[in-house]
Amino acid sequence: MLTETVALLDEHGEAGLNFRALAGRLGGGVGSIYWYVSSKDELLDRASDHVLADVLAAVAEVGGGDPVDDLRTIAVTLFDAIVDRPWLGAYFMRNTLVQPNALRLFETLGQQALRLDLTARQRFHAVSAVVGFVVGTAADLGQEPPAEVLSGEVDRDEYLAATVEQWRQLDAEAFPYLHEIADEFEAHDDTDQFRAGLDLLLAGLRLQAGG
Amino acid sequence: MLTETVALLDEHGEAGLNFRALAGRLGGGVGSIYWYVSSKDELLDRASDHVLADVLAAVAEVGGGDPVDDLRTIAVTLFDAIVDRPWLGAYFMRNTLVQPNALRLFETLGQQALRLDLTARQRFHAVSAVVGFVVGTAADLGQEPPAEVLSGEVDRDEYLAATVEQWRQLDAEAFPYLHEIADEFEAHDDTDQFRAGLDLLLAGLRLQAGG
DNA sequence: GATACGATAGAACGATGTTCGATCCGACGC
DNA sequence: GCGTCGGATCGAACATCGTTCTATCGTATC
Repeated sequence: MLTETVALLDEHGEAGLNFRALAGRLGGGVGSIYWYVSSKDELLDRASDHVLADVLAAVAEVGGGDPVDDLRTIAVTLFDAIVDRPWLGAYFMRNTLVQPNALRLFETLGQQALRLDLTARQRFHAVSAVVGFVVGTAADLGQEPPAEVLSGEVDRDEYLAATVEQWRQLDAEAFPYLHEIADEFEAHDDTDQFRAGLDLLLAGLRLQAGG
Repeated sequence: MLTETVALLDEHGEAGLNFRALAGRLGGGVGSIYWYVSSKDELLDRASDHVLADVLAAVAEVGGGDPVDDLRTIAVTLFDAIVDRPWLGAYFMRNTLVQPNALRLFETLGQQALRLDLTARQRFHAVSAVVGFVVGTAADLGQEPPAEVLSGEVDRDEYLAATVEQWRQLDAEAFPYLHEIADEFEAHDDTDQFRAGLDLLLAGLRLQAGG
């Protein structure tokens, strides 16, 4: 059931998941789903945790190298998982502290931080910061494209170009920053953008850990 | 209309905003709203941008001091605005690149970054990172508390204590990190947590800017 | 063969976003 | 004063969705 739920979410986005479509795909009745799950929220929680299991498996071997580098590896893996599943980002921010695999992921990140020379509070803040940054950036970058793009009317590049064009038409003196990054944005790569920010955060952490 | 929309969102959360309640509060009919707004999404976009205007006004005077400190000031202001309006976080990640006040906020942040010795790409990445971190952390920390807490059945502190208790019952050898931060988490303050992470990010940025 | 219980099915309900046609109201021309 | 037109308002009606409820099935157990 969770597999089919995830498939539906991947194919039609968060809005495409409803009980009737899911029941149809499972070849059963609508009411049957409630035997296994008490609400749609629980279904989404379970589906999220189901996907997190894959992330967890992917980072199972991490832990041997430099602690900060290992933190980066885990963060990148989590980022990749959320970026191509926009619905995961939204639901990762709910009940994160209770869902079993989310807890395990926190623990895995935390264990790298344990190898750094930090106070308990600094460690707590560091891990929270990494998770916050990953989830926030991934949810932002992975946001569902507007309907015109989704329906194939306009290309994604065209859409980006159109927004940038809008920036360029703003007053150059009042918006010097937007003008400067217009070119940058048009050619930007989401993953690069994420990694650059993550590296800033981790550089700050390395500094704090005195290494 | 936007004022009433924001009031409804503040009072009853995102789920409490519906067209019938809004129409009732405005003393009009349901259909009338569609004369001013073409969909609920647009209503939420407009309401978000409406609130962002206040944030923008609050940081209008920022810009005289140390660039990184000014970045921090703006980030903290934005964070505070999102934390006590959970719905704002969710909708800040949509259409951020088109809504006028969101653009102005990007510009304001970017103008501080313009005073740092960075390449255009580094600047773009830095501002994106700050926004991603602020929005992600604020949305995470400001998430709607579960129904039991909202209805007043259990205290917020009791709820936190219960989650921590759950952590403590995990195997201490398999979950050393969660055990270490249990005390930390029980007494933690959201704003401190955010600022500590932000300072890590900004420390990394300062390092990159060679200052 | 009767009973109990895990499991399934789908009709019905209430809430919500949205559409649609009817209606109101004030300005304007004559 | 009357008629007309377009901006603005209203609420009934529709489609969709999550959820509830009750009837029913299938199988293990006595």
